[in-house]
Amino acid sequence: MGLQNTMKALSDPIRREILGMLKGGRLSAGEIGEHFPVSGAAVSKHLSVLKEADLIRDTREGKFIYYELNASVLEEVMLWLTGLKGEGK
Amino acid sequence: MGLQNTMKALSDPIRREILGMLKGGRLSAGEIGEHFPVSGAAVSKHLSVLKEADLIRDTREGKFIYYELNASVLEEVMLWLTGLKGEGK
DNA sequence: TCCTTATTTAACTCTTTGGTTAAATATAGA
DNA sequence: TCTATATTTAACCAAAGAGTTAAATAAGGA
Repeated sequence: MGLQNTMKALSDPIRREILGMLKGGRLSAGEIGEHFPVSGAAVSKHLSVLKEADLIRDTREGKFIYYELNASVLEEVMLWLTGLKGEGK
Repeated sequence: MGLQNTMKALSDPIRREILGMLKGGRLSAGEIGEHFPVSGAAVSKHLSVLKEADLIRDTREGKFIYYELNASVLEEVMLWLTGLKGEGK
């Protein structure tokens, strides 16, 4: 994956909000979709972008697919940011 | 400004690399442009996106325009990221 | 098996993005 | 003033993004 995938995934407000929602625990695709004024298909695509970036993981459970946050990937972003702020000039 | 502008600006690899270059001190548009295999016009547009997001500041000095990093804006991103990692569930 | 629900995938549209070249602007110097 | 240099802006183009609706897939239950 890498930083590029991560940053691209984080550049969309809906995707960032999805991550925020998942901070509170796992949610099904449907539960996530209810919070946004777009179609389920659109949300599904956002989820696949986040999954591609490994920012979320999914588990099928019967009829539902549950998504959960994988915050470990954010470490790389944090490192890049602190590198930019610190060790200045 | 806001997080959205910042994240959008950070989503492009050339723009991130420009910020990395500026970590070492101010550089003119031309000096920045030399490091990338794209036209000066393209670099100029990247610079204007970064400036729009207030991630860089510019100062004209004679024939040259110098750009410098404004890392303070990154604080908001850091906060958002730590919020996502910490205070979990 | 058939029907309903949950979710994704396909096909398509519209907008945004990142690049190009050419023209415009700003400044220094002969 | 004329010319050369530094940089941006304008006009354009192709590719990527994000949305839509409709069809496909997956699973549960009558």
